[in-house]
Amino acid sequence: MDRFEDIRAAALELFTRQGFRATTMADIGAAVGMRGPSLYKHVESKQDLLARIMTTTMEALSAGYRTAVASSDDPAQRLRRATEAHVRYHARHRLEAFVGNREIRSLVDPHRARVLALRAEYEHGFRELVADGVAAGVFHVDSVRLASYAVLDLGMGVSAWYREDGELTEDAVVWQYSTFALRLVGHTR
Amino acid sequence: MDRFEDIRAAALELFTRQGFRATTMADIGAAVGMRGPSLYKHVESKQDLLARIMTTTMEALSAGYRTAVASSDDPAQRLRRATEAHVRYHARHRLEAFVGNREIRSLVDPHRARVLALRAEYEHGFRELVADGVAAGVFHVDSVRLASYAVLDLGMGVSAWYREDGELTEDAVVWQYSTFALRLVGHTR
DNA sequence: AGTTCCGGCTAACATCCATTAGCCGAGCCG
DNA sequence: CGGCTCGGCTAATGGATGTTAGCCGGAACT
Repeated sequence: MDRFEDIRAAALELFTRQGFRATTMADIGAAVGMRGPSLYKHVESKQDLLARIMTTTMEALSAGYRTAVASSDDPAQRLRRATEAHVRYHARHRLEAFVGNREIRSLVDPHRARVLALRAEYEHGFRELVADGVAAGVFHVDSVRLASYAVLDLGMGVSAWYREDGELTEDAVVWQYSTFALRLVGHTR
Repeated sequence: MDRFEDIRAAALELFTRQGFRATTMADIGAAVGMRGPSLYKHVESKQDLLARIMTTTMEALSAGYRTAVASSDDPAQRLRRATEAHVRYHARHRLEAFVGNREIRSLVDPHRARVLALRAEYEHGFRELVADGVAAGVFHVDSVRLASYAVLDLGMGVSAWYREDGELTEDAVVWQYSTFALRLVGHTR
């Protein structure tokens, strides 16, 4: 019915498997049963397709972060919740997250700057969470920046190898990874 | 003097910044002061340039792993040493490591299969290290596979953000990240 | 029934790119 | 000195690709 959504999904799948530049409009068309040029009846451009994927992804991550942080005042609890949201998104929307991390270079400048800004803000949020825990004396790390990078990197990894039909459920991955995050920052309960 | 090495280095830099497909032979040529076609006096093909980068990278990582593992019998010590080697390589050779992780899709099939095999073996090694620690009762994780992925993912992150002229020295990053790895697997000393 | 418009299609355009062919100056070898 | 080889260059090749233009069948509305 909704041709646009079909196209977006097909493009996402192909961008993930082959990369943005290696995916042709003809490929995307074939995946939804039409020729390349016909796509332009539904879509503005290949670049626009990528831009939509990347901005909605970053906005979804940011929204998840805000909800997680608002749910508690305890630093450890907040970091766990934020990491859960982070990892859950990377598992549930692994294609979006994968492309979002990998194809910033392919994004052209109005959108690119916007996505980079969103991402910087997102990273900053995690750094603050770690810093709060250190200030409260419940986390112990040498470098706050390093630790927050490490936590974020865990999520990126998930989007690379997670499979819905794998042996581990989404909840299991989310739980273990958020445990990893707390261990990593030296949380003492 | 050694034109080939200059070209390799320039290609590596460009592959990192723009991606393999977005980098043209003319770009690489310009970076070493010649036109695109002239490169073929020194290099077999663009694909070959990538293949050399990726295979030498995987072989260097594997060699580092073997040395690290041979250095001790204690599971915790072995995991720390292996992670140190892993992270150190990703910091010291961040361009190689970055391209190595990101451009497998651009590698064509004789080399691609080879690199994937090397990588699978490498991952398997880390899984074993974690499994040994669990068996010895010094590590505590729900899923060995998940924990070893997490440790490996930490390294990949390093190659994305590490800068030689940053505020953190290579040794500092290596030390903290290997500490993260041990905390992550629930090492009880 | 006639008309409109949606959503396909093919053809054409304008690039861009890896690679090959063939030329040529300069330094080295005999 | 004369030729050979090295390593550059330009031109050409062969193909791919994003996008635009314009056609056309059929469904839907009046």
